[in-house]
Amino acid sequence: MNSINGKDLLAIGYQQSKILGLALEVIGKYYQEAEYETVLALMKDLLEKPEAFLDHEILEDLATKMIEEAKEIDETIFLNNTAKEFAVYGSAHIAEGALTQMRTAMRLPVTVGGALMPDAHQGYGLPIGGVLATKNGVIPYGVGVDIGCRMALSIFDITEEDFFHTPDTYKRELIAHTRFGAGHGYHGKDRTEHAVLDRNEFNMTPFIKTLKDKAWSQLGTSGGGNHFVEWGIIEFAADDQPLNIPKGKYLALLSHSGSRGMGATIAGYYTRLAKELCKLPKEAANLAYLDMNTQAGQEYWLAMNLAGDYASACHDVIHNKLAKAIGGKLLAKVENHHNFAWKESWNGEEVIVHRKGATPAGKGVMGIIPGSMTAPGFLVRGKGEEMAINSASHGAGRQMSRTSAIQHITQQEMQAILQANGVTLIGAGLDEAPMAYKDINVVMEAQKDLVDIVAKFSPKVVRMADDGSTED
DNA sequence: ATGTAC
Repeated sequence: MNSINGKDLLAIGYQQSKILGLALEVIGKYYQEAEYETVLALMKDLLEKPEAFLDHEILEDLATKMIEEAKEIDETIFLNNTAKEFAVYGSAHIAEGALTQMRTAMRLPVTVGGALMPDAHQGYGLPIGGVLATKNGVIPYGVGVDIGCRMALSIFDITEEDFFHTPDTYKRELIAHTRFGAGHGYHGKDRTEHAVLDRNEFNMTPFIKTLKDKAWSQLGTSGGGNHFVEWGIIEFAADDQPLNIPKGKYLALLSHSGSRGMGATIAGYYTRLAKELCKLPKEAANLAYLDMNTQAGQEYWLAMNLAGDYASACHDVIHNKLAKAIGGKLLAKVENHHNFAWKESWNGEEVIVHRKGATPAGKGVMGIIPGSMTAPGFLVRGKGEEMAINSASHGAGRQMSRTSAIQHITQQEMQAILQANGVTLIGAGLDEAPMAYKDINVVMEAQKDLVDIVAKFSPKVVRMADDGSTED
């Protein structure tokens, strides 16, 4: 009667895995009466050459599982044991979850650098507010679901006085020319034409082709969540030469939205493909990447860029409609995306820089960092800080989860803060209340080495998606 | 963030 146990199997080379348990089970069931040495030799043969046991009446099943497991292990891409160093800005206000996620990202074999912005919080795969530079690999979840999500700012030659003279006109036009809510689009003659719809990439693959019609329908819409379109007053404390805008206050239109259903579908499709092609250990599974030298990597890159240009077109449509409606002369327009991947030079090498909720802030690059529906947003100019991989935050960042905000903030508090700041709000739930966000001034202070403030934008008429915006 | 369904 043999007495083979787990230790014996480990000693002849078995690994601590489900195979070990199955092997012991088989031994107990079929080889209870056999000689210890004979069984051990048999198990050793099986381990060395499972393919020779595929017709074995007892060990067939175990042999099959061993071959499967070997293949899984063979395909697994291992993380480096130590995480590369990364700069953290405003660490006092960043939760541990975001740091943990960033450390995992810094262990990927393709990672060359990273940084965490002061509005960082836990996300899916790479944290929101995370910047990751890789070599030849693009991570769909390093870009995020809302590919190409961006800010767009139009500054008009309309004075603060002009605006306050007829605020209701601006409110009416904002309602007339924007559309919010998940799934919502324009239909029939309400659809807008745009050159982005004629892009060749829409014919690239059968999959991409299926996205075109909905993309057309949703062109010029804003979606839900933290997206908004708002009128506000922008104040330049000094003349700005590059923008050619004299010191003073102007009416401005600020919008925040992305690539709608199209980008979300692309993100889902290529994340799934990346996970099939790039098997990472469980803690890094959502950081699956596509090799830029493969068909899949190239396809994602083109689809991501198409989604980015589509997001830009959405802002274009909104700004064009509203500019026409109010009849003001455009003094300047600034736009930046903050969920995207770029080919950039960093630390002397060509890398893929993923910014997932981070504003590009290369030297002289203009960007917009919003505060909240009542707190100011800032027009900024990047300082090109290498440690931050030429990036800055994409907003104030949440300090309360959506659920917590809905539970703890009252309608009265919301009304009071809107009134105190002279803000008219259309739509939005308590989850977007100003108190749910960090203090933007603290966030700006934490990134003063990353960007210079060019102008301050104060929201006045804000539109967001209604609570429960999935209804028609 | 999206808008459908491991």
